[in-house]
Amino acid sequence: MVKDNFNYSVSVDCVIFGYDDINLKVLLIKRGVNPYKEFWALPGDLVHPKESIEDAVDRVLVDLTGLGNVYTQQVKTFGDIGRHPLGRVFTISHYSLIKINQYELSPLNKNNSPSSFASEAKWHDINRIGELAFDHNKIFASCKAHLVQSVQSKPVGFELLPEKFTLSQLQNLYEIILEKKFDKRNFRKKINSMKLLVDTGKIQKSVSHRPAKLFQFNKVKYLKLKKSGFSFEI
Amino acid sequence: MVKDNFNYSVSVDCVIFGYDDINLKVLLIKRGVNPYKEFWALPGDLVHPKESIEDAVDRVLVDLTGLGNVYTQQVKTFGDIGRHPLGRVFTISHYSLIKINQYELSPLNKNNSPSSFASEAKWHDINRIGELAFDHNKIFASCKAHLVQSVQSKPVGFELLPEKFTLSQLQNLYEIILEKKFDKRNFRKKINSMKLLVDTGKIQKSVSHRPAKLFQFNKVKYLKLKKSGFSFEI
DNA sequence: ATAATTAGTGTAAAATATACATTATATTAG
DNA sequence: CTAATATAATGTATATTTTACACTAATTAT
Repeated sequence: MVKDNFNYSVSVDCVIFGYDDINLKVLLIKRGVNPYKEFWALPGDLVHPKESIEDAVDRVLVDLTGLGNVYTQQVKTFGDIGRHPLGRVFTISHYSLIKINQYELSPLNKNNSPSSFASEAKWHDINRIGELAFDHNKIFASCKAHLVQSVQSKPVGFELLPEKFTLSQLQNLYEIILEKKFDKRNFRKKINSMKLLVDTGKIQKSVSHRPAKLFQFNKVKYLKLKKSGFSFEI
Repeated sequence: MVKDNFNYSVSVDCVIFGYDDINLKVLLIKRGVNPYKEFWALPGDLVHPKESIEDAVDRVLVDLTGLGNVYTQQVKTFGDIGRHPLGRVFTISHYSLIKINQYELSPLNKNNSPSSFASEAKWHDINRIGELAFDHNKIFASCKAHLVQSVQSKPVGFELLPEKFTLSQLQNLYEIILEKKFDKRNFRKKINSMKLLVDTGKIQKSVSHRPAKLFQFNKVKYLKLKKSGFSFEI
């Protein structure tokens, strides 16, 4: 292997999902530079020489959202020959799940950071994203499909909810992601049978109807159960 | 993005699974060159400049096994800083499933081909692989875990069986991959209820016991059913 | 006080999963 | 050619899980 073989570039791209109690959203940036200036795109950046893939993803997330400790999952690597006009750039796609109310649209960083490509960042309804830069529509579709699979076999949905949430919020989240309706009593029966939620003793405030109980996901208990063969299924 | 950003190399690595009616095997090569000379390793090669990721995988498979049209699935990309001694090499891992009786140990190609790294290629029992080159143990574990998930939700197990197979072969394959036993009648009931196998009318030859019927997987029917919402589950 | 809105709850029926043992058919050995 | 050996093929009863379905409770707004 000679020096000639080191001609490629590698980036990470992030499909950052959020949930606003009504719809599933994805955080996109509007590119302020060429190529694809003015196109909406997935946030991402080149992997730096002294940085792992995971570190690059974390950097993109912190830079754009200010959030650390975000649930992230590598999905698929895209490397078609013509996908980037400036050369052979492979991109390792990921999805991240964030609690949308923790996210605050922070002023975009302009210097030498992932957001430096961006003139704007905005949540988009996942069913209303138009033509994106590069092959980002394909990447988005791939990550969305991966999320749909994951929420059914891993308790990752909770990453999209506030720490304390109601059972109706949880049900609505699943209905939105899986694009199907659940029966309220049966849904609760199933959730309840897993015994992974703890009743916080608190209730919703300032809603103009009967307030719902607030629950919390018991991650420690889940990890123990998983070790002894339990599998989360919705 | 300046020329300076094009300093990386990208390879594909393949975990090639085969099934010999008794155990699950993986095809490894013994490296004939440094680094990791004499170590067993996953077959793989750099992605060439004018080649897609998928084409690179196909090239590795054809070169090593002579087989085209092999079921292949991208799994995960590994790119830790120190994973390759000669520079920053990202590797996109895949697993492939082959019908082991179609594979014939062909003489290893020596010139400018994926097998040119190899002095030997051999099937290894998946529970008896030692220390592999690079981070290949980690890659293998990742692909094995992916396979275990996949066989339970997609009819990929058939890729490991001869075109015509017995129900006992199928059951044994699942028992080996999932490391658990199934009840014969219940297993057959489940398989039968999916109506995806066709009785070929043929039976096993030259076995010293009652010969079993030979079945075939009806892929066309599966694809139709899948479109209308059916999901394969074992 | 009443209307509006969402929360919370149980049961019966249907479907699915599980546990389990005997007969059938081929080859091989004596 | 008879018996021994080995695996193939098959059904039923029970337990478990999933499904379908409707009313009462608690809060706010008018």
